[in-house]
Amino acid sequence: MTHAKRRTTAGSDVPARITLADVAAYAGVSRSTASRALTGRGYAAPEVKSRVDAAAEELGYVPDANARSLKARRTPTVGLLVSDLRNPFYAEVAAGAGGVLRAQGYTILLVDDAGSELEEMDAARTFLAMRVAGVLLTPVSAAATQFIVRQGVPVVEIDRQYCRGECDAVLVDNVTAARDLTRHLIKLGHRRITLIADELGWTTGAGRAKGYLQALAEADRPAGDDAVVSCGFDPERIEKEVTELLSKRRRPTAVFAANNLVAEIVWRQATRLGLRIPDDLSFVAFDDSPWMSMVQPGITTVGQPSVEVGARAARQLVNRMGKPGRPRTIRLDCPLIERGSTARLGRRRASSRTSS
Amino acid sequence: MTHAKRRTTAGSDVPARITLADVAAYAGVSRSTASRALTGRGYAAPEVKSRVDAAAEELGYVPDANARSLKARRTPTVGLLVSDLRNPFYAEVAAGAGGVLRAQGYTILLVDDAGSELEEMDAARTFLAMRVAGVLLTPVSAAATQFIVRQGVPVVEIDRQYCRGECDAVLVDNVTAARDLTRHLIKLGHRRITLIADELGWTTGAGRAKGYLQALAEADRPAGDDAVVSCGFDPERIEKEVTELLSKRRRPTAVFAANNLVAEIVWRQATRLGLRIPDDLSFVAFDDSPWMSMVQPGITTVGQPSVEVGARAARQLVNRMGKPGRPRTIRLDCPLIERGSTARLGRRRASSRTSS
DNA sequence: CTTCAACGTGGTAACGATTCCAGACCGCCA
DNA sequence: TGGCGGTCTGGAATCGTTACCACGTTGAAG
Repeated sequence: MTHAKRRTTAGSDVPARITLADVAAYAGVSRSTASRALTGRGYAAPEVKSRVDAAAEELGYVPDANARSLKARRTPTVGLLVSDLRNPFYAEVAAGAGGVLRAQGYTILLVDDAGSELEEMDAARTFLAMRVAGVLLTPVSAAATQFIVRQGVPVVEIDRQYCRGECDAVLVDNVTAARDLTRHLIKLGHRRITLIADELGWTTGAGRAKGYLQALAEADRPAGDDAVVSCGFDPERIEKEVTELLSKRRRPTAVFAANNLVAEIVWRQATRLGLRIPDDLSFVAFDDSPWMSMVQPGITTVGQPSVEVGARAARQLVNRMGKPGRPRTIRLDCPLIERGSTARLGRRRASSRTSS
Repeated sequence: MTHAKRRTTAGSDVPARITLADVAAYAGVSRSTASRALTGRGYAAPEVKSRVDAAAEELGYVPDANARSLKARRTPTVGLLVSDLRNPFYAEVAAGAGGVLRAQGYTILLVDDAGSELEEMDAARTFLAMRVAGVLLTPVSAAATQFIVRQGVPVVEIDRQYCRGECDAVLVDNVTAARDLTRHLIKLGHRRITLIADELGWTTGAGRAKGYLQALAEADRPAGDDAVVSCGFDPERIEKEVTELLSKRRRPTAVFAANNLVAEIVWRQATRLGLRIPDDLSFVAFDDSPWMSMVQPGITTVGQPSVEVGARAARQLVNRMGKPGRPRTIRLDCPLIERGSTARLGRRRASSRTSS
């Protein structure tokens, strides 16, 4: 048995790979037959099939996905675009979506756009160029989503929503959760509560601010000057704003961090400034993180079902790729997790000091 | 100006996308010319070029990456395979690699194999099918790497090494770091130190165990029965083993957690069992995590330069894709970060209790 | 013995982009 | 005027795979 002659792409710097033609020649059949034998679509005599399979195995044949996709005009790939993989929230969303999609036989093209609209648009272009079957994204603007939807590719927005009515979305109920968290503080007697948000232009930030303001309004508490601070995503800037806020003579009695990044900085700065939680400052955060249940006292928070968000989005996308239809918005609840970082106002300075 | 007629793929369920032929027709030139105008390779009169560009823009043309890759027999894509995106270490490696690769114009095909050899092999096949230009992976076995290398695709192993001599690798110096950490405990007078590792078959676990044993040996401490516990990656199993270890009458005076997952469980269990750190138990961990600097006391640890590991691996891969050569192994140092979780043996039960 | 269906097989034309090649057209110089 | 080099363009082949179609071959039914 002689080996099929390998084309040597002289002059080219790309090493020749085994192709279907090689396998076919090796097995002594035509390309069509080899294709039918390997894919199982169409007739192929059992004896031939096993011979072709053996040839493929022996030669280490790996079908070219590019050629296949080109022919089929579709790919078993979906694009997944998140803002920051290092943030556990996005990592879990990705993991949740990945599990579902892998089980369905899809490959994931994952891009981290670092929260930049430019990169987001770039990723959208890449996805379209790859002819992905669908896209999941945590949008930073409406542009990318619209661009993709217009090309007829289904999109599911995750966590934030910019294109209501144009595509599906899987979100958490930011308004309700933020209202619950704020009510909790109000019930404990707090009046000066500051919300430190990232970006009020994002639908998450806006929703959380809305819930927060609703809770204040229904309790007849006016939202003062220092009610809401918006400080972006740059850690240094956040740190500066937080330090400033906590160093004020009339600082708030409670702080509401709108995401886990802000929360970590608030916590570190409060600790650094010697503020005791909850004695000197009550503290709540949106989005539970591992450390929030490890520090002493634990942080009162609403937990986002991040893995579930990713999984639901993936399932929704799979359905949508099957059959188009009216866009749906799915909203998941965030359970309130009460820990030790919140205390009744007035019990301040009551407990013993353990450190300066 | 009439729109170019769109092919309606009657019967097919794949919506027709704008193709180069459409753009060419719209601009009134041939496909060849349109291609030259858009890619900038070869002659194209300025007037023609701008007309073609305008046509592409107007029609929303997105070149088909599959067709392009098929023709070019190469893709501007690299495969990135990690074991668990939810683990901050891998997330940071991915982020580090992503930054470098994106800057170099590569697209990343990211797969999370959940630490399974089967999934790893599956991912390898996918990468080869996609004709990726190179692969970065945190290997779980030698099989996938060898399979890919044999097809002539460059691979860089990250964090663990199974194919020394066959491909590049970027690792951290596990042996030295683990030895440092163990020496630190020994210097504080500890004798019964247990290492809780994940998988001793993995090169990371093996290296850390080796460094740990070296430190014991050089101090003439015999490694007792309960010296090393290997407990896999299943959180429940780890929890069970840890609880058992910490509940023993003659439990170790110090515990060395070999990774951040184990560390978190050790910490939670120690706290649950009412063990005070460092009074009742000294505790060190491999791989710094955010919470380790937030809990009180902070955890003494060696920090892995995870982002840098990813970035270095990416750079090495880019070089290797440029020109083959002898495989290189790059080893990065892990700095020892001393915090409060380690104390001199004998000072036990000296401090006041703050909680039962 | 013909006819017909079912089974197997190979040829060929796509899929969309790129690239070589031949050739058209221009101006310029001898 | 003929030739020549430079600029620019379209035709055609190609990448690897699949799908359609047409053509054997076989066995059984009429």
